Amino acid sequence: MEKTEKSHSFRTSGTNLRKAKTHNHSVVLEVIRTQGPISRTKISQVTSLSRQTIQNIVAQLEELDLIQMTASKIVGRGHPGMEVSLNKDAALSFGIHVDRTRATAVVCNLDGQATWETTRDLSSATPEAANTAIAAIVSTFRKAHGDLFPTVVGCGIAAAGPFGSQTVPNGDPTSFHELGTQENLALLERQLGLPIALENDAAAAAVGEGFYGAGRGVENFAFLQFGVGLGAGFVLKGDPYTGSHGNAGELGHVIVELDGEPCPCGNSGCLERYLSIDALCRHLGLPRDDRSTFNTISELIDAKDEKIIAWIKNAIPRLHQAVNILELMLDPETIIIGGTTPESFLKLLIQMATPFPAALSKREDGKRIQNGAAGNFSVALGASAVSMNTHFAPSVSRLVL
Amino acid sequence: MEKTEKSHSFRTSGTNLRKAKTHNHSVVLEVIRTQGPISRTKISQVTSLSRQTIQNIVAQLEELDLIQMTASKIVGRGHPGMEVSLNKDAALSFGIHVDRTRATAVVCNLDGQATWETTRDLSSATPEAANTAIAAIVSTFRKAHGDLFPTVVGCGIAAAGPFGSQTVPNGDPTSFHELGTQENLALLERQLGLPIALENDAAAAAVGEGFYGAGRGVENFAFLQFGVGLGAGFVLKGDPYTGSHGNAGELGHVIVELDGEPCPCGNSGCLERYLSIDALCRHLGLPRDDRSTFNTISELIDAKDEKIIAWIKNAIPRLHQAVNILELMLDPETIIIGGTTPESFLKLLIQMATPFPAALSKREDGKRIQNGAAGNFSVALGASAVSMNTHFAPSVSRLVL
DNA sequence: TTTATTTGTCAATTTGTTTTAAAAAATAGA
DNA sequence: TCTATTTTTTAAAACAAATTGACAAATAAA
Repeated sequence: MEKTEKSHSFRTSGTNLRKAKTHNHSVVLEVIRTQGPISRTKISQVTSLSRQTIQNIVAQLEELDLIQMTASKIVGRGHPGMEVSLNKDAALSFGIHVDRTRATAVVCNLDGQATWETTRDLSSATPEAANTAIAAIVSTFRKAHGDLFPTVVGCGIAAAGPFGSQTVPNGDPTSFHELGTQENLALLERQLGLPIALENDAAAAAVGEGFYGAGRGVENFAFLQFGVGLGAGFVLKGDPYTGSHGNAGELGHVIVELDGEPCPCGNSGCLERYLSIDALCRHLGLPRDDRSTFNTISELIDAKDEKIIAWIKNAIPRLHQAVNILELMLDPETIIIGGTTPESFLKLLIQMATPFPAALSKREDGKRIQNGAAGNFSVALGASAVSMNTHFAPSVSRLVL
Repeated sequence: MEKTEKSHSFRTSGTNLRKAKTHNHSVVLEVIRTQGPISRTKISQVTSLSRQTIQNIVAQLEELDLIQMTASKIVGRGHPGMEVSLNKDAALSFGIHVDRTRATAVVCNLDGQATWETTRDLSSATPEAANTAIAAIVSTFRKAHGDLFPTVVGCGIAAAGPFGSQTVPNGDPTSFHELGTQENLALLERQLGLPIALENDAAAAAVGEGFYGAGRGVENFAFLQFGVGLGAGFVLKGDPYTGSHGNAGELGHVIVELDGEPCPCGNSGCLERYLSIDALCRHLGLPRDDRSTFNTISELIDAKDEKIIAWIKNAIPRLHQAVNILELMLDPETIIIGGTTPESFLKLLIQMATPFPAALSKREDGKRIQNGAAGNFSVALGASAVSMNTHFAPSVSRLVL
């Protein structure tokens, strides 16, 4: 038997025709998805593959019912071509956002349209309860839409990381550390009958914006996630980046004040102490884990409550710091801000924080700081995108490993 | 004529057999370079290419004189195989580090051994003077080693960025902005008769450590560069990462103090104000751009001078912040510290800053913070590595764009 | 009407990897 | 010493996907 000691680095693993083929198929699908409807000739130019090759690939994608051919509306000299467009409903995926109190789930198609959504309260803030809720959500959908279930390609789950055994569990009990163990994921896969992709919430939201939203076609961007804490997710060179242990983007624990407020993480002066929903709740004396808090904040914003305005004023320099760090470290094209908070809150925060201090790199107007396209569902939608991404999007790992 | 509107994103550009070939050749060479001497069977396992394919590729690399076959020393059952090893001197490249006062140059082989080195003072702190110095260095080497010149594959240049038109020139006149314009690079290429690769100093040093030094084989790491200012260079997923405008890693201008010391960049409280050779010089009342400063610092360190010790004590929390930011943002396997400073200084700084505050991810002992392998020449060596990297190392861009 | 231009299709070709097969060389065990 | 086993080496044929070139068809512009 051949030893298949798989290399895990791009730099040391070769490729072959088979892998090239799957890559090219992904690429063509990606171009159709993001730029379609589009003629085959145009695809050929964009991908730098020959017309004939595109012809073949498109034919095969049509065979799989992933795309459709339509008569071109473009007028011009020459043979009138057909255009190719994505068959948006060819695939569905679950996206489930799990936090301490509940699981928020969507079922999305290839265009990021949620065809189904639901929420379910967790019986307790434990991984077991999360497992139960996830399984219940999937089976509920299956019962209601048995006809659609076969087109579901996978299930993306997002929760507050970090996961994995390489990480030091911090004092904060927010993290669902055990959710991400190999055993638990394998168990869930068997139970659900679906491949599972797990990602931390900010990273998932970033993938979501990249796949469906404001980050579509953007090479490098950061997603700033206002969850309970403060996190960031990165898409670098078109690929999600999560670091060596999956903990990249833990912006909330960057120390911004040398002898600042103590943080449950053990350090003090963490950014999250000053800029997060958690910090706002402490300022307002609201319970952090209560769903009513969401509405309360929303109402206070609408009422232009003095206390909340004061907090925002105080938080602005911290937001500037966050943006400063992201821009200087990663030099992204854009920073997308979102989270599971009232949209009015983020909108006001960004508005009051504008103009942001001068940056080193010039960016297109309106492209420096953006509001996320997915709103409150950014994480759940992102989780679904993570799953879609692993199935359909071009990725270095599939080309080479 | 075919329109060759080249796609610039990995996600939208296809590949073919030809590109796969160049990738596989790079991969095999990379494996031999980093893991050689190595048997062909072993290469086959590592790269997940078939034995026969490795046979073919190795034969072609031998034809090009890039590698050599040697009798294997491995004993064991079975036919004794040959081992493949890198022909270290098959290629040379220039690495030139340009700062305000001088150009430091090395000529390196594929193993990072400097076969030649020189320095040359700049007549003035202008791009023109830099051009002149670079040209003089190359022609000096050519005159002295005409026989070796044909094996030179390129010239890497490193200077304090940012370069390019997309960037806002900041108040600091350290930057050689004009060096990186298209026109100037084209001019230099014609003048030198060599392909040029330009990179900012920290990024170059990072590439150097990744290609030759402490970052060999490490997937994700950051290089913390003590130049005049403070910069960071990143290698992510085995590839250099420099951001959308080439300004990633400008760690020195991260604002760490809300109403801190004003910085020439326009903001105030930049990390560089507290942690950099520039800051040290200000503390000691030494001239920043004078070469004698280097020796002075070295002597003060040896003498355990109180004033410098006091400065370091003060700077330690700032170094902790820098490491904290790098680790939280990128979750690298390791952080490599280096720069154009006396080695004793960095050594003492790291020593006094140890232990570093707890991190989120567990890292192998001794692999969390490392001293750079290239010492003072890290940037020049890095510049050479940048050139080598573009010629020989596997890269997504060559596989796909 | 003629010509230029673009798209779609077919068949043949190219190219690099993989598969298959067989020989050669060394060790371990009988 | 002989034999089975293991591993490397080499050669030839098979294979799979992209490319190339040629030509037909359709349309707009001249």
